[in-house]
Amino acid sequence: MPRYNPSEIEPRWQAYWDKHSTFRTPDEAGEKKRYILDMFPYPSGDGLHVGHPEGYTATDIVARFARARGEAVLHPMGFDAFGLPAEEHAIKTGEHPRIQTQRNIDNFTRQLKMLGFSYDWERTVSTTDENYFRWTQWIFLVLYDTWFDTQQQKGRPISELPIPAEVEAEGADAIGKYQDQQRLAYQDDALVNWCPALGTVLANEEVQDGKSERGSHPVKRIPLRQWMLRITSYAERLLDGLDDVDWPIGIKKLQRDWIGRSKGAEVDFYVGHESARGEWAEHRRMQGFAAEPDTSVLRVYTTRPDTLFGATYMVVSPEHEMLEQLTTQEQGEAVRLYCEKASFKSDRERTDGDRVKTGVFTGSYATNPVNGEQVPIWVADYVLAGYGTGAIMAVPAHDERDFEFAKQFDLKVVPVVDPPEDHPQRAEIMAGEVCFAAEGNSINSGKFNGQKTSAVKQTVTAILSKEGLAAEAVNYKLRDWLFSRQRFWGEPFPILHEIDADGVLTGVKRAVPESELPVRLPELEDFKPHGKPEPPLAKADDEWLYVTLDGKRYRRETNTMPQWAGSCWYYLRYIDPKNNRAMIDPELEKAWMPVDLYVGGAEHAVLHLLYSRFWHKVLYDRGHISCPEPFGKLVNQGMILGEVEFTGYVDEAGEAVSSNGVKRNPEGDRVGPDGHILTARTLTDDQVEKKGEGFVLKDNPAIKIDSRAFKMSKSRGNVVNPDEVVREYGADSLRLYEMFMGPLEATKPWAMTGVGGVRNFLDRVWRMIVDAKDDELVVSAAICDQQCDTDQKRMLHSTIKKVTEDTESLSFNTAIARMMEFTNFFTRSKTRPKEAMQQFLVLLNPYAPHLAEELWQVLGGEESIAKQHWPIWDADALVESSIEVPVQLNGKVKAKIQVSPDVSKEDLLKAALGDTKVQTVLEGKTVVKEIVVPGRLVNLVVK
RNA sequence: GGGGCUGUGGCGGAACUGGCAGACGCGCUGGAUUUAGGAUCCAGUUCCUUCGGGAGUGCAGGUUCAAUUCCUGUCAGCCCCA
Repeated sequence: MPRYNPSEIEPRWQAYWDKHSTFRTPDEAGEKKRYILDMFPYPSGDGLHVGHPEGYTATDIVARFARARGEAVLHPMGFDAFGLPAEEHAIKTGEHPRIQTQRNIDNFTRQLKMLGFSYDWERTVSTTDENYFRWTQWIFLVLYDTWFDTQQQKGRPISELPIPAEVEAEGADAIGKYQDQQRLAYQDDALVNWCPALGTVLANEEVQDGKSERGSHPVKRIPLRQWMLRITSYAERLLDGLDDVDWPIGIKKLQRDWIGRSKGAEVDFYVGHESARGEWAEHRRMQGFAAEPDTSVLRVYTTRPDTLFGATYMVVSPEHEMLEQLTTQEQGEAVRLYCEKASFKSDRERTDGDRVKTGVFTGSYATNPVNGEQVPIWVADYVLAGYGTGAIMAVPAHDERDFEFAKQFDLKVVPVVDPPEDHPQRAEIMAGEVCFAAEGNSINSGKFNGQKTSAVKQTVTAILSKEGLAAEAVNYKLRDWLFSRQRFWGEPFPILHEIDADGVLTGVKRAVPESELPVRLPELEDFKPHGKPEPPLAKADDEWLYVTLDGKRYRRETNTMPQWAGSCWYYLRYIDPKNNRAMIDPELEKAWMPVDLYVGGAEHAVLHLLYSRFWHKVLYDRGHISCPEPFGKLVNQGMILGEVEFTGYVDEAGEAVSSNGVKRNPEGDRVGPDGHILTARTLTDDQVEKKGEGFVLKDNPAIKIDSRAFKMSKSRGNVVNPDEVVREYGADSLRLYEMFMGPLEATKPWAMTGVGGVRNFLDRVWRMIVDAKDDELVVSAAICDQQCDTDQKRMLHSTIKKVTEDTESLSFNTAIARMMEFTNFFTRSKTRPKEAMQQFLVLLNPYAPHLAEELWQVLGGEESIAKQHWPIWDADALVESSIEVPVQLNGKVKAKIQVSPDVSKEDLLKAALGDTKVQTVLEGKTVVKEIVVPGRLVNLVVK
């Protein structure tokens, strides 16, 4: 009995494709090219989960479809293989991360091949390959060699940076320092998460609520010399570029919000000696607003210069460089203690709206530039060092955070914005009892009283600018990118630090010469942290660590790059993966870029996609690539949840409790309406039934039951393993099911019975062509050489049309539904013209390639079905001899009539009115209006 | 708290530009066939119904000859950010 047996068919065809390099990328991209890309995975030890093949199947279908339509397709796959889990594994076991990483890559590759994806495996890359990270390091050197010309809005070689005369006069060292300050890759002191108990620096994702994820030890934020990338210089370009790409609007909005452009003003508050104030003001009037503030002023950034009259105090962040200067002796100890405490808090904890605001008075005062008033300067951790200037003018009457702080410490609240007259709390706002953050009319603002705040914004800034006290400014929420990690398993920086005869760093840096790349990782004895906030690479032996070049001694940079680095440019390397002379051949880049379809999870909406765009634009500016944006069209596949679960709750006595009263107490336990702790119980579907909106217990319909699907997780035990699905149902069934579940972008729950459903369909396809009763693998007797009859032809061509259009628009679920209808139709048909069957198999091939290949061969096809051309539908074949048109009365269907598809408006109405059913329902009524849509419907409005 | 997405049968979902709600699949019911079936084939399956019909796309309104689709409000769930 030749039954459909995927476990035999699938490996056989996978071997065939491998052997014949069926999916090798054509050498020439030619006229029509399509670059179809998946976000490459991190090869974890758990292997693929069913979420991965969702996007991969979608792109595979498009790739096979495009090839059949004669397009040149580039469809590669690789691995984002640097990362923390491998390093943690290494620390635990002593096994080199390289070994475990390779094992995981092998396993991922096996699984990907098992699913029949048509990747060009000759182009695979792994970010951990020396031949790959050599070029990651090379790109870093490009960043290091680039400064951003604000005028031209463009990155340019550091050699073209104009050097100010006074710097030039100071000599080579000064010039070097000046250049270092302008590079896109630069070093700066940044706060890192230092965990003394673990003796290591932690990544942000390893810190939860200020404690280390492992062991729950306190994490302190300490400044450490770090590599930073000047992504903020590209903020404007990164915003503009979004207009030119076909991405989901949600993702674009996330990126725009993340960049967070705001317009406002920088304002200087004088903090110098009162006696010197007049002189200072005069100086400012003459010289204008200084580009860099000196220590006589505290500079703030504000989006609301119109509220300057309401600035009743100022706040500097605990890390502000002027804090020491501003702190008086009496307040010294309190301020020091406060800053120490703040160093243990994450930015999030510090700015969380729910927490009580804290702060300490520094003891000093500043002068409000609009009215000369003395305002106290506080230090508080709700102000972050990284945003704006790290200091704010506080306007408690019109900013929620400032208001909370002012109430906490009893500071003055002066309302300067009169809300609209119909505002319900206007009186309280005017009394300074309630905060009002929106716009209105100015009050308590001297000569600006009565003007609209939106206008005051402009005028105040203009007037202060003339005085040299303020300047219009654009600010971004986006921060420069902290690019170094104190880790072993990452790309080493190709940077050398000069040391003097005593082995002390001179502060001079140089790039590792291009010819010396890659800088490999040193061989280490073990990977354990060594208790100092210094990277593990510092443990390397001297042979690695110290380098002599041109007679000078250097110490290697010991930080490594973050995991994002390798994923920033992998899409370029696929185009020319084996090039030893360049990152990519410019001709090939021109031929294949940009990526035409990029599919991946929405979790990368901001970081990965923003970082790659940034690198891409730098490489573009420096002339290494030809297109300004890397990813033309982006699609996010939705999450696949576990099977739907019914959950009921019981109290301590074992009594069932209705789910609508269940809440969580502060400890996180589920409690009932009376506060008793409840236990969750999973129920089977025959224990529950639908009632109204939700589900209830069958035995006791008063008890409501939760019904929902959860995210797959090991701890919940609802993870579906693709290996098992393939073993049980076959790869084609898995592929088909993932696509049939619903729209690609939707979140949807897994249901194993659904996999059985599509397997059923594939079985039917098998029996449509193969004689299942014969002992040999022979073609079914119904297969014939006849032409299709009219109905068969219509079915075939409408299927070609639907599948073509739906595949192009990524509506795979409806394309599959149509192929099911085709199969149902032809299974019932006594004759199955061979040509129709063959054309159908070409349509099915992108979706279920193994089965399509097998049946293609059964029907006598010569080479791989992948080489067949996509069928074209014949519009004439779609025309039906007569169609059914509904006749409505007041919008309700009352009858249906059969008419010719090209019937005129008049004839359609005539046919409707002539219908006996229509005549009966019209009896005794007057038709007041007739709506006739030819080919669609007739609607009669009656009284 | 802010932003976004989604609400359609027992379940997953379909419905072009506003034009027959429920395609397709699962599940369920009945029948045929079979030594047997978790195989196959056929028929049925939104709900209510006095079998004439009536109601129906989270809820309440609005626009329209006509609303799952557009507008206003509202509720619920999910995701992201804080």
